[in-house]
Amino acid sequence: MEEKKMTGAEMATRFDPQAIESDIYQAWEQAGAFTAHRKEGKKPFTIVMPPPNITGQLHMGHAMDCILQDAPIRYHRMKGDPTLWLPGTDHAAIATEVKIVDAMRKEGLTKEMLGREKFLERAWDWKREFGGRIVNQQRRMGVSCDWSRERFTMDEGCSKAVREVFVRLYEKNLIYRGQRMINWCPSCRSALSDAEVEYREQASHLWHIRYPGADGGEGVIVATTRPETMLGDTGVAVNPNDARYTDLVGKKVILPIMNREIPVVADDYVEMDFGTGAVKMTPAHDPNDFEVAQRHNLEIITVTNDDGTMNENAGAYNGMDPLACREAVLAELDRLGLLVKTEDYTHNVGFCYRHGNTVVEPRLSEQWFVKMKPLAEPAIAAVKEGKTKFVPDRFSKIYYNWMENIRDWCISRQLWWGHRIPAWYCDDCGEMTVSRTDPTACPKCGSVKIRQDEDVLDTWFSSALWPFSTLGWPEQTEDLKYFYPTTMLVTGYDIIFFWVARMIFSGIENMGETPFETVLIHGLVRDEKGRKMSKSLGNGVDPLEVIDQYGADALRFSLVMGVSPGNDTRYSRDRVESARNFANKVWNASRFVLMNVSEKLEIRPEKLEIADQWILSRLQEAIRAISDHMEDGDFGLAATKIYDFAWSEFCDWYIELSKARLLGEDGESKDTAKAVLLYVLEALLKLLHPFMPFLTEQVYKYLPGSEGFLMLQPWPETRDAFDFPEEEKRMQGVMEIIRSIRNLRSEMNVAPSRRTRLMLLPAEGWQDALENGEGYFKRLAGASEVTLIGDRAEVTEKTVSAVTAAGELFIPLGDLVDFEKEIPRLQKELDNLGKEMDRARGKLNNAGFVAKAPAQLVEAEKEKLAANEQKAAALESRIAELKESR
RNA sequence: GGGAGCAUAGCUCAGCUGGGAGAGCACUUGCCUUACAAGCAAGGGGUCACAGGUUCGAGCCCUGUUGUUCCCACCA
Repeated sequence: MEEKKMTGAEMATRFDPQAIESDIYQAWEQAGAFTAHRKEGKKPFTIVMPPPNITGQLHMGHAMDCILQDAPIRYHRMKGDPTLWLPGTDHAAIATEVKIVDAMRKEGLTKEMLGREKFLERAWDWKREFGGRIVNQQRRMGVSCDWSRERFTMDEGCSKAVREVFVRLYEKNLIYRGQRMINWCPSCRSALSDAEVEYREQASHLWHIRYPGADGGEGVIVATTRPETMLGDTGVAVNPNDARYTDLVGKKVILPIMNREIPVVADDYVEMDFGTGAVKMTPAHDPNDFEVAQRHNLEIITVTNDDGTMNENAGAYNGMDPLACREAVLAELDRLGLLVKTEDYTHNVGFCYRHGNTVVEPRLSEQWFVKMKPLAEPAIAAVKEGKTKFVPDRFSKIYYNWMENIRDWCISRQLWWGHRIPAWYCDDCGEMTVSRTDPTACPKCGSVKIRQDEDVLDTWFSSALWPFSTLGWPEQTEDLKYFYPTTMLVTGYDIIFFWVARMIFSGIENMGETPFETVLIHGLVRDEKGRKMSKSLGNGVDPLEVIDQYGADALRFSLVMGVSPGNDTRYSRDRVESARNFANKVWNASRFVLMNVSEKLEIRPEKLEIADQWILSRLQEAIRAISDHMEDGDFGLAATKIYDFAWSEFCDWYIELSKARLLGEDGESKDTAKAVLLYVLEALLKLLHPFMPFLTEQVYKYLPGSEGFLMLQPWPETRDAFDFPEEEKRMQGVMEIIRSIRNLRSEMNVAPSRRTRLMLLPAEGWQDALENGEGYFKRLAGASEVTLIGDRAEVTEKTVSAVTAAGELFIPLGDLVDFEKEIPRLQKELDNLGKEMDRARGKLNNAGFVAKAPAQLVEAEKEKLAANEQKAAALESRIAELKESR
């Protein structure tokens, strides 16, 4: 920041993000600009960053996450709030382990070959490499998070928190171990939680199979979508009210192939009108069958191995792949004449969310679970009471729906990468010990032959603690006391169940308070065709490549502008280009200002001209609107507002209006314009900073009078002295005249280089404004000289004309003027005006409207009507005169 | 089976507590007007899915219909 300030003339004609981004980021970081500072007595603004998985690299969803957090963080920092954005990464147990195992396979290695310890070393190497890569990618996006507080879900502190929570919940009987039906992924060779299973529709068949009676009778026909599981069947169930089967209940049928006698039981679970009304029971491989088996004491036979292949209980099919087994079983049944029917059937099949092609099978298994009901109830209440608010609100319904129907959470995973379950088993007495510290001997029998549970915890168990584990819990640190509960959580709707819900109940359970006030939910970034970006489709867009090409500011802006909260958005190159163009526009506007303004000038209110008052007044409005939108989390609206203000008002109008004065002779007017240009530009840079931090920071360095970082400057405030509602209207009148002239010239094909005289007949009360506007008409509307007239009769030449609220205008265009065209043109104007007046009269004649509409609105309607009547009268006279003179 | 979102200009989408339909891109016309051609000016283009209802007034609120996307549940 010590460098000499660059002048506008020295600035490049195009904004070059590559040239500045890394320097600026480094400067911020080195200066400690991101570091949060506690200020007792002041309410902090805190966000904990959803920790990206260390599985690979960032995608567009992360870029979205980043900007939607960085924008409010930068806004609040500028507002002067003690602001903390806490970053970190997630070990992502399954996802990472899958990646590492894949990488190892290429070297011909397996986990078993390495052993647990060596494998974990490798995993930590992976963490260092990819974790580092990810945070550097985040830096490229310009995130202003406090790297000094960066955390990792498996670092010492977070691990301690995990252990503490596990033990606490165990001691409260909210964590238990037991044989339950779980989702088993044969590729992970691990259990999964319900949330980790994705269901997809699959075209398949419903096979009808006869199970002959043990007494030699016909037996029963069952229908199934998974014939291979019949090898583990231990019964057949029918509905107790099903007359077709009353005789069979209590008897036995013969399970084909296995030739096992199995009972027929009656249970309400069976629907009479589906399939054959008789259901084969495979208690070890179907959750419903398991429940029926419990009620009727059916045997439980597991027929698959951990890897999904058939096991020794499958008899001749031992070792077979399940699909091959299915074919073989069907062939055998067919041969036996027991396959009575094959129907086409579409049903949902569960797949592993990490191995998209692996079918998850329900399986009976010994696992660890969190008892959810007692945790869910206060978590539901907290949201109902508004302690945590979902934005948009509709996502709270999704949350309730899930929480209200929640089942116990299976938290053990048969993996190595993760937090190992702190339970030990004694080989001598069988005692299980769950402990905060590693035991060296069995507390019950004193034996040293104890071994720790092999399993690790679901990765979401640790992320559930993120809002407080990262702040130091279970220690009562100063950070924890000051920053918890956090202010806002920003994340996609796809992890409400996985993460948000679990953070809420974990926060309540362990901290006694919900972890954040607001959950800001955003949508997914899809590809240009609206498809989800995915590896398999190969349609992912790498945010880093976009940054390389267009700059971080452009990417950031393109992800917020025109996006509404909670809705999905499509990535589109057009949008990024348009954002890049906007960045360039702001760069060039700044360049223009800096070419003309080389010192800091104070605005002298008594010297302000109408154009100054107009832009200052518009700025006031922009500050109000943008600040409100930032507060509400409506970043899309905030971005649109700043875009429009900067481009359509400041650049298109004020800068253009200022040129006449900057080039003119009037020194005071010139200085006032300079002061206003600088003032508005500086405010503009600040308003834009949360979205385009690099560009704005860079330009700020050049501003006369600037000191330090823009990111640490105060957010713009409105000033009562700068509201000019009346002057705004005046200026708009002048602008309307300019637009009318341009319109006329364009319509008449007047060459832009051709300058024409302009005669103005001011409407009542507009004399001064039009007199003062002379320079603007010359500069912006091609006028060579401007004459104010007092009566239409003063127009003696052939002119084209238009009527505006501020007055009538006449342009002598000599031969270009054709009355035969001019009259219908004006007539058309008049007709449009007539329609407009009819509409207004209709409203004003409506008693209901006048009585019930806000008085302000009625008044505005009356004013418009009066102005239009005036315009119409002028048009009518003009037309009449033209008709007469031809 | 339950729930939610979406349906607005050729395309992609905004549209705050109901008060005269917007942007970007694309298109037409004319401009290198010395901040910017990544630009400037002017212009064309919409029964706001459909049908009812509430209201003085509906793109916005209510009901229903159609289409579409997604989430949850999982009758084998």
